[in-house]
Amino acid sequence: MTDGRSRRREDTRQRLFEAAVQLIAEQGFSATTVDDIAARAGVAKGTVYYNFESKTVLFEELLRHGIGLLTAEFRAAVAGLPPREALAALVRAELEYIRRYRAFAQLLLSEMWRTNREWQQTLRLLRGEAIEVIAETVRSGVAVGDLPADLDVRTASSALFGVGLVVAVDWLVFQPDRPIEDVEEALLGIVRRVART
Amino acid sequence: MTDGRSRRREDTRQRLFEAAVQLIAEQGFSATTVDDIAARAGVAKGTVYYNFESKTVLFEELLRHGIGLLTAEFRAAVAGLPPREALAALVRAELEYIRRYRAFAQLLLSEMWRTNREWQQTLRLLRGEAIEVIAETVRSGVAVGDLPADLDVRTASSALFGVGLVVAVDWLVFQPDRPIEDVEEALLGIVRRVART
DNA sequence: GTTTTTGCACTGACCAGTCAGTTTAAGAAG
DNA sequence: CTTCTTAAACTGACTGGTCAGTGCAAAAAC
Repeated sequence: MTDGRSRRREDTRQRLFEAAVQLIAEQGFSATTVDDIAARAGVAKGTVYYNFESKTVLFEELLRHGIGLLTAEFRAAVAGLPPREALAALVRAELEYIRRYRAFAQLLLSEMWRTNREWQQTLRLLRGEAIEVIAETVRSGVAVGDLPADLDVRTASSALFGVGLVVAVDWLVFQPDRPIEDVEEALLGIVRRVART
Repeated sequence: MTDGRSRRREDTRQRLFEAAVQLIAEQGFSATTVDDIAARAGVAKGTVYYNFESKTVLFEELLRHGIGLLTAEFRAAVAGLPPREALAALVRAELEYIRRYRAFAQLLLSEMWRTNREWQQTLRLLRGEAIEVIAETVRSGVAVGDLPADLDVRTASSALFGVGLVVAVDWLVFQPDRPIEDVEEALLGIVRRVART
């Protein structure tokens, strides 16, 4: 009921989010304990439960927060650009986001396609919102003739979203020595080829 | 050789693999209990431990088995084909594989990019073998001039591997009503565009 | 003086792994 | 064909440990 949340409390919640996202990205939701999260956040266990109803709720709010941010960045990236450029901007925005919130991206990649988990419904909805931004861009690009007419909007959108995630996380996990600019350049090259009319 | 005893044991192991792959795909490794696996396989818990050293070993053998199969299909798919056609064959092989072993593909997508797990080393190695088949094809295609010269081999290979997984699993999880042929056609269209010199 | 955090003991459910005992396949002996 | 023997395969109750979540008094922050 006490929704007049103080700055201090907001700080604590933020620290808990950060601790949780790192641990869950590394180990997965089930393997991560509430004690671990509290310890990494430098906070007592009771504080976790003072700030969140349960471990699951903490995770759901984390998902909402993280994907909300991504969707917002997608929206900002495409604003006012013609479709072809908007597409490149989306790729850059996605990589930039993943670079900034690498642990969250890793977590997303691992939990996105799971079934039979409590939070699946939440995740499905959020995914839809993020992909819709991509789909709108592709759709209008095809309509205007700025993108190839035979491009399948649904597949292309989920492919674009997915390929960014996979390539970037793959880079983080398996080729961390490689500069991100390389990866970005290579990926943009591929996307540009697909976008060619 | 075809001793009734060892055949029985092989059957049991197979049933355990199938039960484990389904459950782990749905819930993840940590959230899946050995009791669940035993129950779904229609076998007592002790039998799991009679056939496998531990839950982790069961999972590692599962990974080896599953990715070994995928690598073999990749090899068979590209055999004797010129690079451009080999690339299309790889996409088809990957989708066909995912259609046949959908739960395993889902599991792979979820566990592939995790860090800090006991089996990470195993997975890394196996992933390398599968992607190497793709990389060889791309590399020789670029060398022969059959694929665009500016294509980055490492990124393109992991992107191709990843995009297949993502698009196919995405289809399985979020658009199961859609015919696979659609998805395959759309994906092939995209890959063909990338392959154009 | 109200909100937030701490520290810590406690509970009850759950779960990986064990082990003493039972069943089964397959062959040997009668 | 029937009975006996053996080893492999399987069973399921049990153990020791872990972990989500609770309760609460005292302290710190605002």
